[in-house]
Amino acid sequence: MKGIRQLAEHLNISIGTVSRALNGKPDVNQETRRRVLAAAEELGYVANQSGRSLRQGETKVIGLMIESSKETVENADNFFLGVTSGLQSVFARHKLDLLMLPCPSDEDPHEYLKRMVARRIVDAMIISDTQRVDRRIDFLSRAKIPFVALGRSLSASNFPWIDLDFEGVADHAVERLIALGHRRIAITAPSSEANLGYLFIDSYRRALERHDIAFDPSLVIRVRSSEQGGYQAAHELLLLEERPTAVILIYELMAIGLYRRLMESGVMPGRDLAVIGFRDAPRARFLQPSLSCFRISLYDLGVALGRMLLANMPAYRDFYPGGERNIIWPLELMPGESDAFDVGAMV
Amino acid sequence: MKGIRQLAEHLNISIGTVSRALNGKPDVNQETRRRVLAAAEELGYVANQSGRSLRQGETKVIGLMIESSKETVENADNFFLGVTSGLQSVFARHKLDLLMLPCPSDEDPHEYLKRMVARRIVDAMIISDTQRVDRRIDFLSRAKIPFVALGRSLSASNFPWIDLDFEGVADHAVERLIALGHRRIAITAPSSEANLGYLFIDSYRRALERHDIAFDPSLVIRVRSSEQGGYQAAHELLLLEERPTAVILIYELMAIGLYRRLMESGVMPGRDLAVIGFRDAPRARFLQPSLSCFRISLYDLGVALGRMLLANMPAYRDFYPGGERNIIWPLELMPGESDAFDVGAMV
DNA sequence: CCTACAGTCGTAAACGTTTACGGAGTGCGT
DNA sequence: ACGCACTCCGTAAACGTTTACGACTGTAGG
Repeated sequence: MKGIRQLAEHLNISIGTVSRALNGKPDVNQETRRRVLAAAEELGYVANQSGRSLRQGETKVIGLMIESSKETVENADNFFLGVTSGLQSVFARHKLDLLMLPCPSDEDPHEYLKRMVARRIVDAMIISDTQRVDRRIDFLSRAKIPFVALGRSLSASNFPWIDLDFEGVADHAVERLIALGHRRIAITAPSSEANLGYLFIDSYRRALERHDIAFDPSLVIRVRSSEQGGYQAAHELLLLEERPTAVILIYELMAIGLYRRLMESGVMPGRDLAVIGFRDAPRARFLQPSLSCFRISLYDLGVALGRMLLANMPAYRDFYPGGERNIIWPLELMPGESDAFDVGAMV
Repeated sequence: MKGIRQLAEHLNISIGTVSRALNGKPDVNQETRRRVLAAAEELGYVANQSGRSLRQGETKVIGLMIESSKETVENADNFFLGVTSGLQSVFARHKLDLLMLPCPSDEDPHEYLKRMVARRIVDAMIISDTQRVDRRIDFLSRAKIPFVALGRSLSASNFPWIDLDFEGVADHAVERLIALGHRRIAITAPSSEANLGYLFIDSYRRALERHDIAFDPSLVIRVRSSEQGGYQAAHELLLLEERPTAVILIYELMAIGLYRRLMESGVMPGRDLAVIGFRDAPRARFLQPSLSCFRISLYDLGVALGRMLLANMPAYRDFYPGGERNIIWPLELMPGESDAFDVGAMV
């Protein structure tokens, strides 16, 4: 089966009618449409997307750009897959498909994006891992490609994005720990300066100062957000002259390494040191002791992302009226055993 | 910037020459080519992929189909991202790009694949998670779409695939445990009957019988390959009338749940029960006690996959002569603490 | 009988490329 | 002066669709 032309010949019908029949256009006879659909099914014909999108100027495909830096590969979890399922549930309603574009680690994400967009393989884009200044945002804005970003950026003032509520998490975590009697609370921060992790620290600092606890820079531990990073963080933590009684992790996977290093020194998490994590709970729950963790509903996040994107596409705008242009995504605390003790009884 | 036509007008050159200049064809003047490239850069022109691939019948894009079943999302790790980087390193040499096609969990993978292939958005396909009988394999073969599979299948006798060495791992694990004095060895198996996990069990059984140990079906624990599954496995294990002294996990993530459940009952992994895992080591190393685990080099696996695929594509065949059509991918044991004791001293 | 109209369908142009083909110009040897 | 080879470039067809337009029926209303 080559193309619509062969299908038309096989049916002794004009090519235009076949196209109309397949695309559900009104001006075609019931019987004719039936025959066309049957023949297409039988011969396994489906329209060539190149021809179609050349003519119509759209591809019905949405791209989700993900980056495969060493950091990302190390930390890989179900984040993108979870979001993906939410996205697809929205897109499916409009017969849109989702494609993941993994940017090679040795290529500039901006160049990669340009190449992919230029190919017109997607109608719109979801970018993730936005940096403090991110050229992709200006590029997409100028090129008038509909997009949403998963992550804030300072690059442009007004573009659609959803970001996790770093600040709320840090704030909530500090408040909780203080309520449990902690005064000396450590926190981990991303080692790279590029992204917006500093919001996490800022919020942590403000929460402390609200309770008249001085901010101590030595309690901010900059390590990679991985198991290794967690191990490293615990190591540095144990070296501090005045050891903190609690630590807030920016990524829950770090807990595995952290636990290990602590136990190597006979320090028991959840008894000698309170630990509280961030980003995802399922894995955390199976640690021993289980990790108190702020949890994201990945599916819902995907749904929100999808809606926000479609609200920015002329063809679908009407389906999603009045949505916000930016969302700070809330997280929910799942209490575990890792911080369930009163520090007052300790010292 | 609309198309090549505008670019040509802007330069007062014919559209054909512009195309030739951009594509590095020989019959174009040095100076002309320079001007064209400069103008293209300046005006930000890049060829529309729809038009191009319509004309040439190829897209320079390779698709990697991944499935987002509940199981996959739960177990998400760095497997695909790791493989991806290896793939891209091969593809980059030929200016090919990689696209990930996430099949929605509520859609039949076969239908999804057909739709994507029909769109001619990719030139070739890598499929994963192959089932015991997998219609995608017949479809791709018949449609003459170059492809490789990540995983064996019984569907067709002769198609290119790479699969992990289940059998070698089970064999090696049993041998190792027996050498340490274990006689009663449990093993986990995938709960779904669909894929080829039974090879794992078969090999386990053969290794046991080689040492005159009778195969005991009650030692084969069918649970999901997740943290939850690990928890469940430990639970069932503890209920056995005659408790095994070792257990082999088919997926290393299970260890987290398994450890937890064991510790809840005061059973210490690595002292009261030997544990040995499969698939990936980095995470396993940070458990406490660290998990003995068979490790995969994901990057190398990706490279091998990419090469095998290109060897099956006419345009690239010559670059990769004489490769094998099937590979059983070996895994390497990374010894940890979880099985580093002699059971002889125990009982 | 003429006209209007609804229901179908065929025709052909357009989308943006690449590329086979041939033509114009130049330089060279005879 | 002529033929020839070579370099460079323009023309136009082709890829597979979709869709605006008009043509052809048959029917109903005047």
